[in-house]
Order: sequence, then C-alpha cells, then structure tokens
Amino acid sequence: MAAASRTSRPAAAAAAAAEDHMSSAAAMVVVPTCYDEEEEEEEPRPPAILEAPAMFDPYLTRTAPRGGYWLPPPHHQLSAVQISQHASCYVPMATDADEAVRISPAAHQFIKRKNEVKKVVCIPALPPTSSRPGGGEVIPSDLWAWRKYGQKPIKGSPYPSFVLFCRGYYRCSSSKGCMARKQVERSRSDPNMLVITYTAEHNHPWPMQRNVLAGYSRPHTTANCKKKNSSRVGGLITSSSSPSGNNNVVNLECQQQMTDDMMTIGALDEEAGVAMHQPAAMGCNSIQTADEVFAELEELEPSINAVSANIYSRGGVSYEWHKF
DNA sequence: CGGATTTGACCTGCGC
DNA sequence: GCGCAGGTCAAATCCG
Repeated sequence: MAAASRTSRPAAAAAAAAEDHMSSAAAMVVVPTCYDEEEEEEEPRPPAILEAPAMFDPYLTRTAPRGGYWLPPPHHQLSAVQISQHASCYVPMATDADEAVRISPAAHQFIKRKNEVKKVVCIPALPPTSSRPGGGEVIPSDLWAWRKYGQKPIKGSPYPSFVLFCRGYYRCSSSKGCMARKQVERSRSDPNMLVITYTAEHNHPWPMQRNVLAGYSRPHTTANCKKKNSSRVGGLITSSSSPSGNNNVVNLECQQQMTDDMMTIGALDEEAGVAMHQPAAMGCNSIQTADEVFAELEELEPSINAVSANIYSRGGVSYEWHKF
C-alpha cells in the first residue's frame, strides 16, 4: 500500500508481518494494549490476563483494562476475537504475548486522518455447516441493525478484485442519526480472518425486538444469490482482471455475506459454536462448504486456494493456520 | 412502498 | 499542488 510504503514508522513497517500471525489468535479473546504516539518506541506491555465476564460480547463496547487480555469462557473459544479500544492500539497476540499485532498500515492511515475512538474486532470467518439445520433461533449478541453503504477493494490485498478482499462499510440503521459505523474486511494474510472496525458510538438504546434487525435480517436467499448471479454479476467484480460471470464468484460472494451476517448477529453468542453453523437460518441454503468454494476457486485463482486451503476443516469446526 | 444492497462517482486526507 | 487511496454519497435496482 502506498500509505505504508510512504511511512518509515516502525509501526507501519511491522504491520504486515504482524498480521501474518493473527491467525494464531484463533482461540482467544484479546483486548490490546493501547498504543499512543508517544509510546511508539516502547516495547509492548506484558498483558494482564483477566477473566472475561460471563456475558462478554465483543460486538459491544466492553474492553479490558489497558494491556489486558480477556480469556473467554470455553464455549467462546471457537471464535477468536481481538478487540482494540482505539484503532491506534497495537493488538497483542493472544498466543504470543511477546509479539504484538500491529494494525494494518491502512488502518494506521485512517487513524491519522480521524482521531476517532474505534474498536477493532478480529474473528475467524467460519463457514456455516448443517450441524444444526433449521435449529432454534439464536439471539444475536449484536442487536444493532447495520446497513451497508459502500464497499471498496483493499489496496495491497493479494486479490483486490475479489469481493473476499473488499472492505465493506456499514452504518447503523437502528436509529436515524446514529453515527455508529463499522468496517468489515478480511485480513490480508489470512482470508478467513475478518477484521471489524467499529467507529463512533450508538446514540440510542438497543433495539429490543428482533424484527428491527432489518439490516441483518434481510435473508440472503437462493433467490438473492441468483439475483447476484443473473443481474449483478458484473458488480461482484471490481476489477477487469477478475473472471467475471463465473458462478464460483457468486458462491464466494454469497458465503462472505453469510459470514458478515454471522458477525452481525454475534458469532460470539453463548451458542457461538452452534450459531456459526446454520446455513438455513442464514439463508442462501445452497451455499457450498468452504472447501468446495475454494476448490472451485482454485480453477480461477490457484494462488487463492493455496492461501485458503488451510483455513477450514470439514464442518468448519477445527482450524489449522498457516502463513504464506 | 419501504428498506435493503450494489456500485460508480465524488470528497477528503495525507505524503511527496 | 498533485496524485493516491480511503471513505462516503446517491442513483439504480431488488425484494417482501
């Protein structure tokens, strides 16, 4: 990225390398050490290990004290979460306290633009499975309704033309005038890691009824997927270098939407491990498994599959993380 | 008809 | 001032 290349700051220089290790945080909830401009040259503080509150919800604004870790309850450990209280924070690795995860250069640039309070959440993008088909309703942890208002390809991403590597922009639609926003993107090094950046605060109480989740609840039905396929295929690709018109891309897009939805409803809900596995509830019931998606994707972009092949295991329950 | 997504265009901040 | 990249807007379109 140009912004990264233009800066000689150690933070920016280490950002990419640090991202490479994010995947290893897959079973930990982390609240990072705040990183101030004046502390740039300091070593990362050794984090304190705390016990997460029983109702810990990464999608809300709870944070641990400076330099602390949240150790999630066992049933949360399927979904990795990293939270930073400010986007300018360094996020210490969950599995390696000696090594800090730096925010991406892009985020760093954004921080310098707007001195806003942000919260960064990283979770693995798990594919849904049919382990609980048509299962009971899972009350979402994140009751906010988000409306997507933009999407941009991420500069510096290995394949910016793929929706998989685009950044989505969402604003709160629960209440008009609410300035809360979030950005959703994939980690560059680990496409299965989703980085969510929350900006601003909600200026209204939680919507207490599920039917207000308009932003989330719009079903991504097969019809919607088909719609994308038939009338918006071109829109799925933001660059001419992509294999437009290929159904594989549509499937990938559909899967990412499902992943976004999982984040929106709160993948770290008390039933996190289960909630992630409801294709029927999520709509788009013709979704492929991640393996299938990436297997087909290999035909389009062999390198992408090389990155992704080690992301999921069957059923999306266990993970093995590799660095490329 | 209301509310959602999509996406090209436009605006803004930053480094050189 | 210029160019680049991120962020936002708004028209088009779709869906229940």
